[in-house]
Amino acid sequence: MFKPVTSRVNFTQIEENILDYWRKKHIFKRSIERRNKATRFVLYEGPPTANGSPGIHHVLSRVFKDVIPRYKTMKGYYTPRIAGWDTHGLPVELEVEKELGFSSKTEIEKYGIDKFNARCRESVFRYLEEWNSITERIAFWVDQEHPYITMENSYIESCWWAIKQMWDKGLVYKGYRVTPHCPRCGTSLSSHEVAQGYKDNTEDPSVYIKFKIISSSITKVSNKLKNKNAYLLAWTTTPWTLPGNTALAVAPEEDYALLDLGDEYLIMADALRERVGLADKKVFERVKGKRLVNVKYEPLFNPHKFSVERWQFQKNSKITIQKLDNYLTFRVIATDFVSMEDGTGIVHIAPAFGEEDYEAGINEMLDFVNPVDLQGKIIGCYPFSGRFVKDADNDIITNLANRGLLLFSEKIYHTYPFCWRCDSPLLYYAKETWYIKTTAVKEELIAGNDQINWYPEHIKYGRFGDWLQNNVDWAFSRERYWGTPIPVWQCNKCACNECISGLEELERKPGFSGMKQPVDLHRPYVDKLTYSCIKCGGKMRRINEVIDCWFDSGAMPIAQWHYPFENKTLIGDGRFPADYVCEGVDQTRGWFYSLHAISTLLFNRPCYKNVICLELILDAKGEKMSKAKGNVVEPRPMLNKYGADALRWYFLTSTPPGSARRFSEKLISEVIRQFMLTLWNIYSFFVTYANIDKFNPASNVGEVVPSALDCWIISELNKLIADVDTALDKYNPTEAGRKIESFINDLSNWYVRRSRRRFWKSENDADKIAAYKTLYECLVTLTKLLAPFTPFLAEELYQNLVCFAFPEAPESVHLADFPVSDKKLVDEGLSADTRLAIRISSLGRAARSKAGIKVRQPLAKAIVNLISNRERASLERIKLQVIDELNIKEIEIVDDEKYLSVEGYETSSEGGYTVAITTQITPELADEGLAREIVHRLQTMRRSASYDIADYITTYYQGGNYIKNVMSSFGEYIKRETLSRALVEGLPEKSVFSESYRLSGNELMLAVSREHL
RNA sequence: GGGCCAUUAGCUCAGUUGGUUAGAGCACAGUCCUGAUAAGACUGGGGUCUCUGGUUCGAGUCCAGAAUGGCCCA
Repeated sequence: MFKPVTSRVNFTQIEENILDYWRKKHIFKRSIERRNKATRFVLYEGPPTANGSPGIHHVLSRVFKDVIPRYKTMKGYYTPRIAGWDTHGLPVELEVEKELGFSSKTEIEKYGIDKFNARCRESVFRYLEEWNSITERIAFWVDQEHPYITMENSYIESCWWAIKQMWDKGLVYKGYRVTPHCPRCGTSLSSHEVAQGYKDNTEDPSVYIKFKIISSSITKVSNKLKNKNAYLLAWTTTPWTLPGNTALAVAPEEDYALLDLGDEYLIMADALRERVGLADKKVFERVKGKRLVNVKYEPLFNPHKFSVERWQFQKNSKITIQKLDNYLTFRVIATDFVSMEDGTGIVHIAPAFGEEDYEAGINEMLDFVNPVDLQGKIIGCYPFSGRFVKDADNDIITNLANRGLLLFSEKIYHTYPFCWRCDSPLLYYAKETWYIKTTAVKEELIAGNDQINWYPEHIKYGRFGDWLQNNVDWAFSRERYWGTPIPVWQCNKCACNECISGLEELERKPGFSGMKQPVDLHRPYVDKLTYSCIKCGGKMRRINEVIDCWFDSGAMPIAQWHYPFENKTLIGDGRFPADYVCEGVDQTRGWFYSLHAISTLLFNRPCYKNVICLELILDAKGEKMSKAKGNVVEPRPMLNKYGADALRWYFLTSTPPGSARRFSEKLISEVIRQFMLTLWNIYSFFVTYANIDKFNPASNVGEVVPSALDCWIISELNKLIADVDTALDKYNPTEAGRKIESFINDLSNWYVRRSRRRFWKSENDADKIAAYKTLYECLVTLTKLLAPFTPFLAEELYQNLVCFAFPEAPESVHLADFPVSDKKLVDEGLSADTRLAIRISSLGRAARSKAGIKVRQPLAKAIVNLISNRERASLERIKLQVIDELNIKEIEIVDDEKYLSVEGYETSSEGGYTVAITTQITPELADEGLAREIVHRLQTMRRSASYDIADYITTYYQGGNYIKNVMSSFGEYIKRETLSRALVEGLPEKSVFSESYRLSGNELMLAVSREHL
């Protein structure tokens, strides 16, 4: 016997039980181990940080990560999956800083790097329990007992080795460059980190500043400029950079207008006068930009007057400090980046604060003035010194206005980068940073991308491809504490640098000292490891910086294996590259990039073959989820309410992974109703009747004659297997899931609906067995097809359907093989026939509905108009199904609509098909209809009386002659349908379950009583 | 300003290589069916397939341009 199944089902309870079962039987482990001789299928798990609790988007990505390896396992691959934890970096440090109430690096150093890092180490697993428990609960199968952890010494050592490989190729260098800098975190950020933090609609000042041309330069521009001050008009949205101004740039070939404003002259690009609102001012001359080159102007703020150093670029790009000059002037230069789209056509140049400005500084050997420290505070003795740059903007504007140097200022809203972790506005600073020269392998990066399959496809040459095309060197050093230390040692005497590839190499260095047990390769301990300089005998100390934590996660293909110190065969033995990775689309510039970059730099090949890129989850209104808005969906309550399978199915099928999805609870409950319960009910129907008939799928019951209906659903089933297999093979679980859904709908609403009577028959004939066998096969196959999608539901059905009957079968559906489609069983003709039957039935029901005649009332005839002879043949083959479904006595097929517009018929048509039904109800048909109505009432009464489906009853009735006649002429039919041993006229005295009805104008009392054995 | 994506019913989404009258589910109203069903069927309302051109015998589908929105980048 199968375990009895009720139609009332609690999926979350089932899931909890299944989890227990999996745990006890070690199913996950065994699902992997039983394939350990097979070809590997490798998933790289992008490591999250466990210092925050998992969100709904993590559940999304984990579901998509899970479905593919489960499928591959069933397809026969060996698929160990290793969890990972990202433990380093700014996100971690920031949390600890918050706890300690710190807001600057000096506080951290005062507190002690050792203590600070110890807290970081402790904090990264704060939510480990929650992560592990959610991971298990959603059935994301990944080895959580042996995860890779980026802060472990072995992991760090692999990263060192990787850096050293790049170093040896000359791809690691220190550059003095303008880099994005977070003033709060006090460190540079890489371009991909910056990419994470752009914010639209950032309010900034937009100011138009007048730079006074010194008198000796005025006549250079034009002889017509006389007796009045002349100014160059420049524009900026960062007033705080103005004290750093050391030049103005013009476009040499563009026209510049000399304007007479009455008491002064103003110079700006002719093309932009209207934009600036000076279109009405008199232009008394136009000159080319090149005429303005070398025109000298007064600094807005002479740095010497505010105790700020002035440096100057020299021929060798080095900068040297300059002497005091109280009559300092700057000059106009020509560049090719002056825009005629916005601004004034005269660009304010501050080499300390912009990449283009810095380049211009080198090319033109400009002065270099930086009045801002690394905390973003203005230094020197300006009236606004000591303030944070963004806060100083207004003071600077006011200062300039008071001095008559401000034409006007307004507000603009534009996109501006912020620190991706702490939200501070980023400042562009010229400073020393360590780079990995990724631009040296740009062509290789692009060529490697050709070999990667992206889903959705457009990412490949779109977002990711473009990113590679615009590749810039990776600024990978961070002036921070909790991260993989950069393995570069520098001599305190001769300043030579050396890169170390591992601990052993370090220990062998002459004069090595500072080692303490147990070894910790983090700061500050690693900073104490020193040795002697081989060149000058000086002391080699590690530089201060740590590595961008994106490097850590990008190095996981090797670092998780402590390659090459262990697992030397890694690259060739199937563990590299990954077959599959899956993360959010934001990772194109994050993890997807760092993986690809490191792999290309080290091995000149990509390290993943297939990627599913997930889009964002939005809230129900289509807005981005954010803690500030309070519209974040927590996964726990969803899991408790709907269960993991419903959530998984919803994520997998509702929206293609590459499209943004609005999270909708309503749709999850729809999944339960429409998909899970439908399947459950087919299952419970099967089990209920199979138990009554003692059907045992394992026993061979001789010859079985499948009906057309059986052949049809088996054909559909085999098509489904092929479709699901193909779709999953193409990394498209959404399509695969939707195909399954549609099959279940067909199975329920045509196969089971049309087969019900076959299961009720009391004799165990071949047709009944065929029905059981067929439905059983459908259900068992479905459990396997569904296993990667809804592992719990699949397991629950499998346990009951398979394990009871076949003790030798695998103990879990997840240890089973994926079904194989049998093409011989696919019958496209039969498929077409059945589609037609469904369509004709639907039209017939519509015609009945129009005529107001219920299906329970038999009718004499339906006339069907078809559009081809082929379909005529089709319908001939399956007309019994239609006759039964429509409760009619015969079908007539015609080939012209004119036969359908007959008196006494009701028609319905669609897409060229028309069905007409007779509306005449003869007395014989009326009798039969009444009999069916009585059966229906009795069935309902049985149910209300809570009789078991197989209980035999005695039926009592009382009514007029007409009723008596019907009861007697349809007696056998009524008895058979209602499992009545006898139909007794007259109501018994003792209490039984009774009801009175009025059917077609006849009074009728019915009563049922259960037969006690 | 540049790139990518999207735009089909109130909502969520399908719509194959261009081919009869553009679909499904949900929601709403009504009817029906049901001893598997918490389901289902039917009917109805609800669509200028974002817009404008073009190619074609024929365009939701192909091409060009525009609009709106989203993401990414300057």
